[in-house]
Amino acid sequence: MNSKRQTLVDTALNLFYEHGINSIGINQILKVSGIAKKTLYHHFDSKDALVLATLEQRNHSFNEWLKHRLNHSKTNSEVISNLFHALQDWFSDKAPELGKFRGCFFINTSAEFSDPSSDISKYCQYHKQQVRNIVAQYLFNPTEDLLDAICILKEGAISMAYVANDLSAPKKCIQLLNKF
Amino acid sequence: MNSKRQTLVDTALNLFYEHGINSIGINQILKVSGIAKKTLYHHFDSKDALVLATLEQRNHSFNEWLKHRLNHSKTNSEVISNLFHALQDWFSDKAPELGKFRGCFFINTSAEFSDPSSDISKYCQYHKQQVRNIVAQYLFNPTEDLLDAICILKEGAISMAYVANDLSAPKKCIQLLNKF
DNA sequence: GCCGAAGTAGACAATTCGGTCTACTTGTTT
DNA sequence: AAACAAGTAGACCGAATTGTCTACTTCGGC
Repeated sequence: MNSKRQTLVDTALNLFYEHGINSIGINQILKVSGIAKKTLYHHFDSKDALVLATLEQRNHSFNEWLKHRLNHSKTNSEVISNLFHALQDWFSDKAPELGKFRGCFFINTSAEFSDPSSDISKYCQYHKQQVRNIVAQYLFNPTEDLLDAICILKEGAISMAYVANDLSAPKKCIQLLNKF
Repeated sequence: MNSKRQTLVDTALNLFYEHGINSIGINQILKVSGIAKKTLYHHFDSKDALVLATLEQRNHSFNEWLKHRLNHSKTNSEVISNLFHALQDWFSDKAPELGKFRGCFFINTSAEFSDPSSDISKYCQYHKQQVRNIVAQYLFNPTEDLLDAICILKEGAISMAYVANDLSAPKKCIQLLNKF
C-alpha cells in the first residue's frame, strides 16, 4: 500500500466527511496533507477518483467496525441489540474508528452528487447493500421482512441523529424490533 | 408578495434541490431566472439568505402537501397508511407539488452545511420537528413511542428511496407499524 | 410629468476551483 | 554511478465563485 496515496485518502476522507465534499477543494487537502499536487494527480486522475477512494476506505472501515460489533451475537435479538448499540455509540462519538459523528458519509455524498448514474452515487448504493448483507450474515434464518425492517430503521436512526439531533432513536428501534 | 423575489426563490429551490446547493452558483440562478444580480442582492443579503428562503418555501409546501394527504384520516391506522402512501407517491414522482424526487431537501442540506449552529442547519432540524407535530396533530391520542416509531421509519424510508433506490420501504413501514 | 423605488446589463474585485505543467530533488533498484 | 520512479514547489490556465458597483431604464404612485 502506497504511503503517499494512503495519506491523501486519509486526509481527504477526514476533510470530506467533516465539511462536505463540495466544500473542500483539492488545494485544502494538499495543504493539510503536505503532499504536492502533482503527486495527487499521479495517484488519482481527478477529484472524483479521490472521492471514490475515500468512499471505498470509509466503506471498508465502517463494515469492519460493524462486523466487530456484531461478532459473538448468539441470537437474532442480540444481533439487533448489538447493531443499534453500535449505532448509539457512533452517534455519541464513542466509535473512534469512525471519527466524530457527521451523519452517514454515503447519505451525505448522495446528497452532494445528484446524478444517480455516476460511479459515486452507485457506490453509495452499493455500500447500503453491503451493510444489509453483513447484517443478514449475522442473523439466523432472517426473513426478508425482518431484514427490511432493520435496514429502514437503521437509516431512520442515522437521519434522526444527524438532522433532528435526536440520539435516542437506536433505543427506540430495539423496542420496535422486539415487537416485530 | 414580491414577484421578482418569488421568482428567485422558486428558481433557486428548483436548482438547489435538483443539483445540490454547493453545486449551483448564484450566476446560474440569475441565468435561469432572467433576473439581475443587483435585484437578487436587493432582496437577499447573501446566498445563505437565499438558501434559507428556499428552505422556508420547501418547508411550507411540504407541510401543506402532507396535511392535505393526512386530511380525512379517521383512525390512526389510516393516518399511518395515508402518510406512507403519500411518501410512496413522492418517491414515485406522483406528488407534483414536491417536484421530481431527489431525496429530502432538508437531509440533503444538512449534508452540505456541516456547522450545526448555522441558521440553515437549525432550520432543517426545525422542519423535522414540524413534520412530527403535523403527524401528531392527525393522530388520536398518540403515544410518544408511536410518534417516534413513525418518524424514524419515515426518515428511513426516505433514505432507502434515495440512497438505496428502494422505493418499497413505505409499504414495509405500514406493515411494521401495524404490528406495533 | 416628476420622483423614488425597483430593476437592468454587466464590469470589477479577490479568491477559489480542478487540472496541467516546468524544473528540479529524492528514493530505489540494478 | 546510472536510470527510472516517485515526489516536490508552485506557476499557470481558464473558468467559476460571491459580492460590490456604475450607469442606466422601467415601473408605480402622486
